[in-house]
Amino acid sequence: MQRVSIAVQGPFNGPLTYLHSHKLAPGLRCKVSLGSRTVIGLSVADAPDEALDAAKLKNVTEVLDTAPLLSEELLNIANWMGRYYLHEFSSPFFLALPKLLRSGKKAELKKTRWATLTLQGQHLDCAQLGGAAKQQALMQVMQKQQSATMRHLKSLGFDSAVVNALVKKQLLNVSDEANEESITPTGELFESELRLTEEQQTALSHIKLDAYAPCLLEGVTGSGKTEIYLQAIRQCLQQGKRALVLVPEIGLTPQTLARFQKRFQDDTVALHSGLTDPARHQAWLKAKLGQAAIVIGTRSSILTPIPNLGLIVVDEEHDASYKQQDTLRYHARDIALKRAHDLNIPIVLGSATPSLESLHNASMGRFAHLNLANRANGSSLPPIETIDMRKQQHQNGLSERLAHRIKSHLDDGNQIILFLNRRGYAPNWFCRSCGWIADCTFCDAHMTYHRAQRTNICHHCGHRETPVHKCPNCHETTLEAMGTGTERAEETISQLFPDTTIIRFDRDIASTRNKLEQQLARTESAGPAIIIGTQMLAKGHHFERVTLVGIWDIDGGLFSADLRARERMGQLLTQVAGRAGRGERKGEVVVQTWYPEHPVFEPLLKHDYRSFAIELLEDRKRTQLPPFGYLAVIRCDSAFANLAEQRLQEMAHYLLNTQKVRVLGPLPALLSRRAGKHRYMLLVQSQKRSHLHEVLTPLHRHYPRDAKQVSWHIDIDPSDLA
DNA sequence: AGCACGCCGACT
DNA sequence: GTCGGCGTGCTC
Repeated sequence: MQRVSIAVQGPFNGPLTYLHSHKLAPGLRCKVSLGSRTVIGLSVADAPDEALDAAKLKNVTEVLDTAPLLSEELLNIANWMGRYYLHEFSSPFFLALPKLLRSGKKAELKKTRWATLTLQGQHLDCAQLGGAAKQQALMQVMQKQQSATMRHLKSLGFDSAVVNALVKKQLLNVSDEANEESITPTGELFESELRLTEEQQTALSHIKLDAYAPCLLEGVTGSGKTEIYLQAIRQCLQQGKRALVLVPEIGLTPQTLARFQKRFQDDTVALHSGLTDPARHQAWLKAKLGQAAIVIGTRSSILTPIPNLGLIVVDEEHDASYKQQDTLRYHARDIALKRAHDLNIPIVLGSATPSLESLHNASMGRFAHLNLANRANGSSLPPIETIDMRKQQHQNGLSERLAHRIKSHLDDGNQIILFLNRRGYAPNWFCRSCGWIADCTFCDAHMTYHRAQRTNICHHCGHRETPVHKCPNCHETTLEAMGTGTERAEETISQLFPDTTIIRFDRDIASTRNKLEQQLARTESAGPAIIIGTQMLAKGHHFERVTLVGIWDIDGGLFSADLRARERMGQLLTQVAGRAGRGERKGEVVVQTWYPEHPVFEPLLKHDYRSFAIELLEDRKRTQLPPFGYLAVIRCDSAFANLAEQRLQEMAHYLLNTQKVRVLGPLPALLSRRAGKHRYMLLVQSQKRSHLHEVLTPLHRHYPRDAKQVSWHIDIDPSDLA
């Protein structure tokens, strides 16, 4: 019997050791017993533990795969991820597998069902089918094509009932055909490429396809980054290699996907949260077996196995959705860089508003820096102006000036975007007599009033309450909604423009993927219209007819204590502003603010994101924050504030003794109580990345994970301090 | 993570 | 008497 190492889900720092008749190749799923149950594990390359008593080891119950599901390259990355992000050993391995494979389903592609004409069918005169119009139509198609896949027939509007009826009449045969052969990418195009501007041409020529070559493609909104990706991918496919494209969570809309499919058709496979489990299983297998030349997907797709991968693209690389915010807190862009490095292949990071990390990497010469300063269709970037709210009459935060602008753009037959990063009706339920504000029972936060549901909802824990109508503090009945969210903005706008189409985009409206698509379709088919929404609007949708972007409220980003609030605010402003005037007609952007003299506005109003970022980078340098130092945050929560704080205090002592890191805290988290738990954090900073891990790895192993009444976790390279 | 074991209160 | 509440601890 041989010892084998198996990764099993559980709080283990490494693989578990089992016995099997022979060594196992890494990457195979196995059934193994663990305690009283049988679980699915994955064989890994780690040397098995020889110190364990052989008599106490259990046998592998069953090996489920004949070929490894994950390549050595991916197994190495998964192994590295667990150590880097200080997480249990197995989770990155299982993150790489779709759910159905994790639960033991066979790693087999569905067979393709083919319908073929029988001899009898070939000679049939369709008129003999009499009144069965659907059957007649299908026979006409089949007599032309001889055979067709069921999927193809379905797309033509023939469901299986029609086919089955003809099978009964012995006119058609249906058979399954296994379909495991990989395709060789050719780069065949199904539409012609757009002509590149000189700028685009230069950028494209700098993307070298033969070695690790990270490049940051910084291009203003509408500058045609996607066309560069498409052409770089075509070149990659022509070399017989495959490509992986990462897009932000909400960015993977039908619009984006359609763009790739139109050019490369069936060579494209999409992986996103909207897929059903079986669909995801199939898509993953197609990628793994090399049947997809291009895999396009969201965060977790970075771990998709793709044979002969030759190029990685990370679109909107600054986007926050690339960082996972719970459990294994990895950053997909960073994993993408590592994967490209390990495979020695090029990687393109694209954005109109690159992250400070990437800009810094570019300025240090680690990334090539490619620039697109102009829009591809020659349209100019819209002028941006501020409206000083202190000097304006306003209704629920909508200034007279902005209202006039809206009217004039509507009169010209255009569409308008109003951006307001706050959903619900109003962010406060408040007493006009004494100033009392309704707070969440479980969080250190105000309740948001949702008028459609006549309910106060906490946006941090989901707690709902019926709004009180008598003040619990002063007993007056002077309670009302204060402030404006998208729901109230919609109401205000519909009163001012009663005959105009208003389309709202926020999490309450577009709760499902389908609804989001419906709203997008409505926008496309509408005439003059006002689109009101949250940051959802900033993400990659192309609104052809929008000429005015009004930013209702952005001041929150000016004063937040969060590490990245300023950076986010600048990115959001720039991205939203970029939605204006992308088509034929000229656009303009109007920003309402109570602080027009705030220094951040100066570069942003000139579309000078770069200067804005350089200023922030100087701040980061002064404070030794990323990317000028390495940061981890340890968060701790407990029903009892003192327990959480004490636990972090112990850790702070331990860390300070090592003299390798700077420690700040324990501090209450920005949201100091959430869902009934008090939350504290400890900031750990170091000059050397290795120092961070040298102290945090032992700390992570030393302290119990879910000790009595206290839970805690480490977040490496945190994206925010919330 | 899941599951068993164990040590306390409220039911037939 | 025992059913089941969930705190505690272990799984190769």
